[in-house]
Amino acid sequence: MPSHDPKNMTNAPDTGTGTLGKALALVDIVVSSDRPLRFTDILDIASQPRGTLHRQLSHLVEEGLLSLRGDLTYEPGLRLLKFAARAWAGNEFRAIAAPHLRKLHEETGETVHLGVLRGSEVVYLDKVESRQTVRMQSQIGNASPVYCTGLGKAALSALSPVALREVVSQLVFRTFTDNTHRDAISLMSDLDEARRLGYAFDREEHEAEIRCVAAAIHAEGLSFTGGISVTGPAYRVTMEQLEGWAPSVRRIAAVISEEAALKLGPGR
Amino acid sequence: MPSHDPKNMTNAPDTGTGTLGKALALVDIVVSSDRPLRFTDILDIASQPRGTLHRQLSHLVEEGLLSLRGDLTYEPGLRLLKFAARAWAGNEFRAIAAPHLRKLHEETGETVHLGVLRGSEVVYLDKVESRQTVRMQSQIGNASPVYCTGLGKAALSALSPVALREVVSQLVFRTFTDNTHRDAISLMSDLDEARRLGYAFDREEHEAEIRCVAAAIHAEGLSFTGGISVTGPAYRVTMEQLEGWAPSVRRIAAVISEEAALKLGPGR
DNA sequence: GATATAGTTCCGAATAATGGAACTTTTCAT
DNA sequence: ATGAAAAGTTCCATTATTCGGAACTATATC
Repeated sequence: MPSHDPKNMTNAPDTGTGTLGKALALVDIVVSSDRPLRFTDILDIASQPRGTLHRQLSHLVEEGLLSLRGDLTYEPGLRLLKFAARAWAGNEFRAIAAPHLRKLHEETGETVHLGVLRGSEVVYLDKVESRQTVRMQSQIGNASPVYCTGLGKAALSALSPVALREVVSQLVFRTFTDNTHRDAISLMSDLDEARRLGYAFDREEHEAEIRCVAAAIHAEGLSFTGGISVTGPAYRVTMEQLEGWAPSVRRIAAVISEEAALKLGPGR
Repeated sequence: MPSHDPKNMTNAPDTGTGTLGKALALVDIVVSSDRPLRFTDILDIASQPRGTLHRQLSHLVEEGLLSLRGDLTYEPGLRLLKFAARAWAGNEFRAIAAPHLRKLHEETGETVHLGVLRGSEVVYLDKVESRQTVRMQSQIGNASPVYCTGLGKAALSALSPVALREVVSQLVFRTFTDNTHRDAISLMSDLDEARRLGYAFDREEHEAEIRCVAAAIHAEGLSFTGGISVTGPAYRVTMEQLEGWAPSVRRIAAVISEEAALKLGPGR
């Protein structure tokens, strides 16, 4: 049972809010699993009595959040897609940032991401890529850990000390590559660098052979923190190359910040 | 993946599976609205006492399904995106159909859709389009009425009489264009045609200047019904042209049906 | 500055969720 | 085939959560 973060609409995975929270925890389990889960599989993961679990799953299926296949495995329901499609299409922040992302892509030729902080994760909102083979890229909507992505570290570097402490205190450091930060101390020194420079790097920390440079999107009156990043494969993109792009990334992030703060009102 | 759901699956104010159903009805309201909704707006739409509504919304915000902006309007939460991204990426049916959709697109040059029936709506699962300007097209995940889309009518034509009656009895006919079906009788004659031919047309019934031809995806042991369609603007795509493509559409739908039935097991 | 409107909190009453146990179906070894 | 074990489903008295009216605070309007 993780703690309950007090503020911030972008919330961390909380095992909290009564009935709803428990139901969504189950959706999370099904959605996050790479293989199909049978009733008993879920029973093992979720600590719930059988009767209870069965009823909850039934409700979720009835509501279209999950779907029960003929082989008795559960899969994500179509209603999730419907929700998300409208959520994405109607997202003002994404719309504001889109043209700037394209500009940055034209300048660098590499993949450009837009993301925002949600608890201890970064959720990707948009992506511009050269080769458009996949249409709705799996990346959009995906959530990655903050501590090992350029975008995540850039965003963290823009947080207030209090908010940062809140997030960091909840981090569980999982090691993805040799370069993944293994503790808060190590992460903090990277954040210091990011604050000093105005941009952050991912030095193959999340995935081997993948590098990126990112800058935070953050402004007075903007009640969320996010960022943009330029990502490329190590064989094509050197650290020097990234450093060359960094000022542009920082500049464009600043432009988006300003525009977003303006258009998303004094609050948001 | 709509199983034999007893009733009421669309965005109508749900009879409600207890607490969860009521909560999701609120998500639906917020997600479906084109303009930002304030507390009072939602209060007018959802028939709930103020105290109740306020608590429910608070829970939804806490869980990340909704987000409360600074101007006190509610917007869809990021967690929805996270859910959907994985749901989409992991959808086997979509993956099976994808190469066939591309083939059909190469053959016709027009936009190809994949969708499935969910209650009285069609939910689009995938799309192949020539000009890829938008990345995660709003179309994917979108839900359209069954009675005025080619894909919807094709899917309906493949249903058993019992299942069809169930769906039709719930339809509310809204008029989008001069050609939109206004009642079940009119729709039924179209379905008869679709059953006879093995494909269905959308003769500018949902949107003016937009036509399409579609065929059902349906098979023994496949517990959902869907379809594929080729869509184009009226100025470029004549009815004759659509009729020319129809056999291909029907054939490819049959291939997908077979393959899906095989790979998605004996059950759904 | 007074009044109306919007948004938030509280708490006893009502209702829906809980979870143990019994029951049915499927799977697997013999 | 047969029986036993595992998986999945249903039931219902108990318990915890939600409900919703009313009181309260903040914000907009005149």
